[in-house]
Amino acid sequence: MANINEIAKMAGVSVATVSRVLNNHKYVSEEKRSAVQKVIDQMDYTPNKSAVDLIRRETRMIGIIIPYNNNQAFDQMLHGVLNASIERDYSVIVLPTKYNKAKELTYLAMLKNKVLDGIIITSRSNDWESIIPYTNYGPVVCCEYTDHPEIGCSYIDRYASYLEVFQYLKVKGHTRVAITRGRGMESISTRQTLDAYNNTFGELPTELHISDCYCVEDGYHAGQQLLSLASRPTAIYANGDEVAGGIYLYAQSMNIKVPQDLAIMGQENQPIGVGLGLSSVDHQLIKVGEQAFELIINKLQHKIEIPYRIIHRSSI
Amino acid sequence: MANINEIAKMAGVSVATVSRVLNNHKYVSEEKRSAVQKVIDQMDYTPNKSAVDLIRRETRMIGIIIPYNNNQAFDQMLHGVLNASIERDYSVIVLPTKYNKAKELTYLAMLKNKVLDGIIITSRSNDWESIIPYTNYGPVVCCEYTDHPEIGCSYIDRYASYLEVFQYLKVKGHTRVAITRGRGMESISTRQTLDAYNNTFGELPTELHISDCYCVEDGYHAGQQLLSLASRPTAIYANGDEVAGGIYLYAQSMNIKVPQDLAIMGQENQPIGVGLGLSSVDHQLIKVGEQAFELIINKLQHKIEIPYRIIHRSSI
DNA sequence: CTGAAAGCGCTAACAA
DNA sequence: TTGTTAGCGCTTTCAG
Repeated sequence: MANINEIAKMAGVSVATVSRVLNNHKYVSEEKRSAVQKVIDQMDYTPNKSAVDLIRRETRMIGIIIPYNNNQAFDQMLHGVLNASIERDYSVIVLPTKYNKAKELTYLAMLKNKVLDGIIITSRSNDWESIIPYTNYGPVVCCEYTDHPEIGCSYIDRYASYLEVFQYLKVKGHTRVAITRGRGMESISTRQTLDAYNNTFGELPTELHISDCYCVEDGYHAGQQLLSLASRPTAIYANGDEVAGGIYLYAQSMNIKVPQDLAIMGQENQPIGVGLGLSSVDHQLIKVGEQAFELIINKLQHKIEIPYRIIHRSSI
Repeated sequence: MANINEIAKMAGVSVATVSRVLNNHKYVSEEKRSAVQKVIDQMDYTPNKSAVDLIRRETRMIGIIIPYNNNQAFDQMLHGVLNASIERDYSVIVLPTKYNKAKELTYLAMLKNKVLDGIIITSRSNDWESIIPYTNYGPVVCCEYTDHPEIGCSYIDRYASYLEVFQYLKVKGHTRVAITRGRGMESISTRQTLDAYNNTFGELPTELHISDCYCVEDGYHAGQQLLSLASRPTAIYANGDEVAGGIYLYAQSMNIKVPQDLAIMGQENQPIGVGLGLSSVDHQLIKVGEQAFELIINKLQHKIEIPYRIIHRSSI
């Protein structure tokens, strides 16, 4: 590929002039401008982005840290930032961590490298103390609330959402309610779920708490486990609609009527939920992603709460 | 951020030596190596990637062109390439086109720019003549078959898959079968669907062909439309499980029994399909994505066919 | 084994 | 309005 020197030579001007027409500077005579443009066209020339980035010290690329790249929740946030990125002419690069701390830090280092102009964290495994230092090199926003002033947040009030669901269940007369969750106790949202549970029903019996639920199949097994209990739960709050769907399927197979014998509540308003008529709480994660993107490119550290909404269908 | 010069100065060596320890060259005395490493650590230094890329002429970043960033099929391919990228220490950047030709070309130009080491096209709107020239600047692989030798392909034999489904339907005694599709006639997969249809059932009556179906809701409307026909179809082959799910829901609401009164077949083996017991053909798009990634980074122009599989559940 | 120096391709003072 | 030139931060000959 030709470079700016050759173009300059061919057009009979200096590289500075070529650079000027490339960047639409004024103070270039129409005559030279068109001469340069002509050479650019005929040589099918495009400036080398690494060189431009090197000198400009920005890349117009932002990264999004995602633990798993096939999880309904993270996918929604990804879609949100992708949606927003198109409008603003930014590129987004996906950074999957599988909750590996070192990998997560490696990605954060891309801010130092000047590969990325900013990073959005949808979920983290490092603690804030390890993350904060990177804010010196570029904006980082998180899809979870934190009061660290260096971090912008586009988040949902999960505690409030969980609390509302549990209260609702209580009002409906449920006292023995089970929950499912994804990864271990270290997860912030699990912590919040438990707090909300406690404040509504008191201590959560361990047998009513199933971990490692991600897909329909996991939900099916969770249902099996829960509904085989001597003292069955009368309601289950699943950590996603797919899991909720699996639970529903198991109940169905056992001839357990939903919602009469078992109430089920899902999350994130996924297709399987509409298919099965599952009630759900939609945390509007797409909006969370869109908002996170706006914060990043405007280098804002605001704390923005995205409202959730409960979707009433027939499983509760 | 410090640069290589400062590190060299502080460590009392030349930049060349610093570069050598950075890149794990041999022929650096253990003494100098550790001196340099110490300074690197204490300064928390990271090389500037733009500068490295500029001189190395590679970025270890590959792009994936995707028309829509919330479509089950494209999402699966994206997940496939993401899966593969983690192992190989590459970054992937998502390039959403909304089938805008100019945008697509802009992305391809990122190969010329040296922003991307390669590009994977999951679906294109430009014709091959416009795309081929870019293969001069880096590998481009497509998730669709083409015999252009410049293009690597990781694809599924859609025609064969459609044909098998239609034949199966025919054997089951169906003669009036409808189909749904996404975007306009220009889509290659629509074309192949029609060919397969023709070779099985002959001309497809226009009233049995519904366009612009993407989600559950679209499917519901399609079902409504199709099942209101004076002469109803006895089977519907949907372009995705979500659409199939919508059709199922409508049939259910009308008390039309599946599969007795209406057979439904979906595609891509999505959660809603397992929830509703919908038969589906799984094109294994995740594998398509993984394979595409391998082709790209190995700069191969092979044509690799990924097998599909029909999943029998209870809707047919 | 180590360092000096020549770039990679581009932008932006600065001077003209 | 234009050209000269000094870098941006790094890698890699080429000598020693």
